[in-house]
Amino acid sequence: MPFFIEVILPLSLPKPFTYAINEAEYGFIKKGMRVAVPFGRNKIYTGMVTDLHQNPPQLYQAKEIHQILDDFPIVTETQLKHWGWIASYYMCNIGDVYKSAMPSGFLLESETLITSKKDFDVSDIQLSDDEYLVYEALQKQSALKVQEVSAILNKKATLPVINKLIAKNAISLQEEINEKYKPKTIRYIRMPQELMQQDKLSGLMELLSRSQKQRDSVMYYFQLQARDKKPISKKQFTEESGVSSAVIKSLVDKGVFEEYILEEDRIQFEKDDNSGFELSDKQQEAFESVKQSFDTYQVTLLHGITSSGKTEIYIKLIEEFIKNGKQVLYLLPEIALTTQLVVRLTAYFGNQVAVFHSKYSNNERIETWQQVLEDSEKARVIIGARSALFLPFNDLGLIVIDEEHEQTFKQQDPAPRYHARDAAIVLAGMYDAKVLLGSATPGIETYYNATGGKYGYVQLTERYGKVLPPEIVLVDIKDKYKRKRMTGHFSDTLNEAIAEALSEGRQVILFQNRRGYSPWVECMTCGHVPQCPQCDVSLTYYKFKNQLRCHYCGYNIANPTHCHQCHSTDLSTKGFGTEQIEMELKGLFPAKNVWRMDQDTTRGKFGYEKIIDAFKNREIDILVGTQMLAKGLHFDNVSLVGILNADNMLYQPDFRAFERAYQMMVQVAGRAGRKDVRGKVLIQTYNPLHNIIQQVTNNDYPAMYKEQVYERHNFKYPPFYRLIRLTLKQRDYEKLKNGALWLYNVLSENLNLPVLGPEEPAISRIRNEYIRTIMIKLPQGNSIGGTKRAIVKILDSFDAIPQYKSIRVSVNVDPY
DNA sequence: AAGGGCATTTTT
DNA sequence: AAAATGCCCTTT
Repeated sequence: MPFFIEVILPLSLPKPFTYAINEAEYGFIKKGMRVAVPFGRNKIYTGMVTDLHQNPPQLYQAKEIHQILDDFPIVTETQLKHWGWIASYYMCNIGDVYKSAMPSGFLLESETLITSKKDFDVSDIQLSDDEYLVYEALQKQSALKVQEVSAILNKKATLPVINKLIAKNAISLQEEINEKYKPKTIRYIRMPQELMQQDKLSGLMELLSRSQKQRDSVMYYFQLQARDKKPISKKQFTEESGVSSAVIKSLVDKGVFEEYILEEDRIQFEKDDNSGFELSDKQQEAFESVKQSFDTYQVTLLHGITSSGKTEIYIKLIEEFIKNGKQVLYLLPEIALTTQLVVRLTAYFGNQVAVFHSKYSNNERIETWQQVLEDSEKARVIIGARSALFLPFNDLGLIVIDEEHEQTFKQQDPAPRYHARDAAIVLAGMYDAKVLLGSATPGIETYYNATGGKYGYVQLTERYGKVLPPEIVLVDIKDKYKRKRMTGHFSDTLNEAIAEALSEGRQVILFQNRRGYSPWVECMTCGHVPQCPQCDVSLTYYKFKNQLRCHYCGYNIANPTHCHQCHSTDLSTKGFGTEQIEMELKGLFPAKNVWRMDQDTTRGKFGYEKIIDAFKNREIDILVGTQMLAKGLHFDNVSLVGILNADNMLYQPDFRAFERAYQMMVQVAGRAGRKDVRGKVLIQTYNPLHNIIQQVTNNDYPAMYKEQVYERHNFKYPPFYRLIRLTLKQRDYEKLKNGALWLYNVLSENLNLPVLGPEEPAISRIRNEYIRTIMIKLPQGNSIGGTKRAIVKILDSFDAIPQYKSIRVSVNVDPY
């Protein structure tokens, strides 16, 4: 009787593959283990076992697996089920989910190594030039990679040459799997037990009599041993004793010391005993309400205004779940925010906190994965960005999703295009765990669910420590321009407010939602605007680098001295970005330290932290930045926040533009005024009477919600309709246009649902590929499963049309 | 006819 | 994802 397993491969493929195993393997392998399997001609991949059975495939001969990589499952069956849900809900391949759910360190890949055969004799057989080159290289080097062969031959087609050499018995191939995970080890020293006896000691000192340094280190070893009674690491010993490692080495050689190696956990946190705190009355009230709400609802929204102290409530709640032996997941929208939170949580929970996100090294991620899998004491609370959702929890009790409205929870590209908040709620359902969503400005859908009885709802309306909410002042810049009260992009009101805040020793944050110096350059003679040759966008001007850059593909050229169309030298920059604001500020406040925080200044692993730290340490007086500034950072000394131009947020071609503009302004405003001073927020706008601006000023979330939800209802948007967006890409404009129209027609004829498009998006070409989108709207309550199956079927038939199959279609469910 | 450059198909 | 295959083009 033959035995088989179903295996998912880390490739964008829609179904598992079947491999043959023997009876012993059948007894050993379990779902959730990794197996190394051959796939294609000579590659080996790390597959994931999802099923075991005895049904031989009908159409082909199943290959045998290469080897089993785990002794026990490293992925739980709940996870496999969750992956399946993501693949079907977000309409992507299961392989995509597998690839992004696992830390890459778990997904070993093979590398083909070419080695020469010993008994091969060149003089026997005639070799071609190419073959000889490979042979010659192998005389100098024991093994070659396929890439190296292609470099030696200076061409890509290595296989014919390699095959001929194999036929001539000159070389052989080996598939090597590289184990990527290496535990971190520490070297320790100790003295063998028998030397420690009193009677041996004098003999020992005798032996070392000629070396003062060696005697000293032995003495120091005894001191340390007596003091700490802990293992002594070599590093600690050399540092504290001041003895060089050469001395220790000679002692090891003499057998006085011996070295041994222990594995160490990479991440260690110190608990701070002074981290206890009491909840305020309002917080306590909210805390109790959340607990009560959990009795009825699986999901609860904690709607607390900025700086109302939501984190303290999370901490107390987490504490209760940990006490009951549960695991807790704490999701944050941005990796950069983890640092601040980790400090707070570790002070309270010590080593029970683990961190997980994609900027952590492979080794660190694998370590955390294993701790979660083992239900270790070191991983009771996991803090992480959206990928932490994929950890192998056993006994998950609570998921906290902070800043739940943030769009970074939704992965846009590549597949799987999942929303971490929604996927977390589904995951929690599988574990019967609770979910707490926290925000000062909840997403419209979340608030709809919370007020509609689907989620629990708890409010927190008072700032922690009774700090007053910031005073919001609107500045009408249309009027200011008319009266000539503007200096650059600064109104006199803003200018004075900055000067006042600085004179009081306070710090200032300025918000401008656009990077670069100015978003485009225009020729004043002919009106020509330099465009990216590969994308349908104008090039952004960077003054400091004297460059024009494309924000979509990175294309850049030196700033032109004359118009490429009419050769006029009268070029002018239009619009403004963070870089321009930074430069204007340096002119207005030359004695002050002005820094800029945006994508361009926060590159590199700690780029972001560096700026935040400098700002916290008050090395920066004025910080100019993009929306990065809006994300839940806590600063004590900021008394003024300025929004330079509120309008460009309001007029985006997106049904969510108003909601976002509201959220962004309220969040940025929340950075002002903490502890002892009432903060001030200045909003410069051309439309001070615009509803959103008014709602921000009055801090009136319900009014914003009411208006937006009305619009959403009227125009068939979430939460009343679900959206599925199809994006079509092709280098050939006509082909794309026809294909998109065909697809649109078939969809709207067959689905019996609103289908919009095919639309040319605002940016209709990126990296020389043209783009069209089609939007499908499904009413809430409509069978999504059935509709999705119908869409898949139509996409398959689209793919079967010869002239359209080269059009790449990607599907984005809930594209926001 | 051979070979280069590309798009398309196959992989269990 | 990567190798293999298929197809169209140029080169000789």
